[in-house]
Amino acid sequence: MMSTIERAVERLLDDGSGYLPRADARRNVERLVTAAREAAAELGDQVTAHEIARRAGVGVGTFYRRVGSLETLLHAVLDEVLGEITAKADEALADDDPWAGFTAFASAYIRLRNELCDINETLGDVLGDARDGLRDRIRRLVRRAQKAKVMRTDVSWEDVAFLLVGVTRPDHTMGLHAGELQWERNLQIMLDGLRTPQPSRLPGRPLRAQA
Amino acid sequence: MMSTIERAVERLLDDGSGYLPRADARRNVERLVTAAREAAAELGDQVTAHEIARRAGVGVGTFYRRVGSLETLLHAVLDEVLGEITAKADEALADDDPWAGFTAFASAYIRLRNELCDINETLGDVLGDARDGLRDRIRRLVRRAQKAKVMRTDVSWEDVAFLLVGVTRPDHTMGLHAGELQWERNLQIMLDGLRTPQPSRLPGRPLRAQA
DNA sequence: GGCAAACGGACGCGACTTGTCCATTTAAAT
DNA sequence: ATTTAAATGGACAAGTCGCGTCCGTTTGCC
Repeated sequence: MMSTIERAVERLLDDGSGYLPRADARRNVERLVTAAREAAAELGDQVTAHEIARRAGVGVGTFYRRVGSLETLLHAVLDEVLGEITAKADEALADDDPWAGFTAFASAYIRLRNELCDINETLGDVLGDARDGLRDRIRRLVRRAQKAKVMRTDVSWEDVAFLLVGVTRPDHTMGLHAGELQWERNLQIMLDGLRTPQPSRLPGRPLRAQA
Repeated sequence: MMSTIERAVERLLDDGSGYLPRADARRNVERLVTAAREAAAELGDQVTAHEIARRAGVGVGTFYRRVGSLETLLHAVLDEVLGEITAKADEALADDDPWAGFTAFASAYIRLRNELCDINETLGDVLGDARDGLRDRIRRLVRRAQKAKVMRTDVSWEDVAFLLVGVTRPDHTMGLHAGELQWERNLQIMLDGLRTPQPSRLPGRPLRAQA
């Protein structure tokens, strides 16, 4: 969507040494990265090379010539998104209001993480560096909010980490179909449980059965 | 585990009309149902007929002779668990304390639903009757808690339904490994967000990195 | 002991996935 | 415009996996 695909594209094109790629080659790598991201968000660990190629509008031959393997491509995408999440965390830390910063991060984190579905689990914890950076930022966000007495102090930053990954984006259950912002209501309620003072106003309006 | 497998077993054995099954046949159906439940909990929609047969300690031939198809078996299991959940809801409604009842149900619901992973999604919403019964009970639990002024009133029972399915049981994230009761802490925080008065004490103790 | 019921697992089949190869197309340099 | 090497696409080969059947063997039951 609004992603900075460039880094991932650049890295994937750099595999040889020094030769400048032809225009269509570059274009196709971009398409592949974008398609991979969408497909991963939609299909999770069920993504296949052919499916990504199909969505990108290129042949499988091009897929393998350009990105080498499915794993390489997913790895690049994962790294990319992790970078975006980290950037969001930095924005959050720059916010003067500790609580506002934290909630903004929580929202962005859930959105982006959900976009990756479970391909990170599939790939294992390969990205030690980026992960540690993110961990550190979450720790700082939590500590800051707790010092400002806007977050309950009987939770650790690890608790918060699990809390965030525990919030998923269900789209239907028991025959009910969730609206786009249902997950934001869920998140808000969870945040209220994390907050020190009183509950806040929920986004949207209560879902009523039978849309 | 502590399940009442009997109903499911009975139904699966009843496919013919009237003839009493041999002892080993009955025993194998029981094993298959139990194995199916465990396997479904562990593998989600990745369960295969062969895997269930393997866990049950029977041959695939027996699997198909006894339960007809994978779908039939999963259907029976799903129905079974749904029955257990409904029973828990009834227990909850019988509790004099509306909040205690609700939280007990929430806990049981998450545990059982997680046991089914996503096979219910896979099978679609085939079990209209049982589902409606459960919906009704959740509605009553929510209304009761709200009337007693122990649950915030800006949420609908549908919101609560989504909230409950939204709480998953993550076992690891960012290199952290969750303990057995991490999900209970998550649930408690969420419940605090749903509760009217003040936050309650969290179960267990805050997770600290590196177990 | 006898017999029908039940069992197990090898096997055939079809659906997928990965990755390669080569005839054809295309960007770009002259 | 011509040339040419890079780039493309999709059929294809090879391998994996899950489903469900079939049949020789075992086993519960009378």
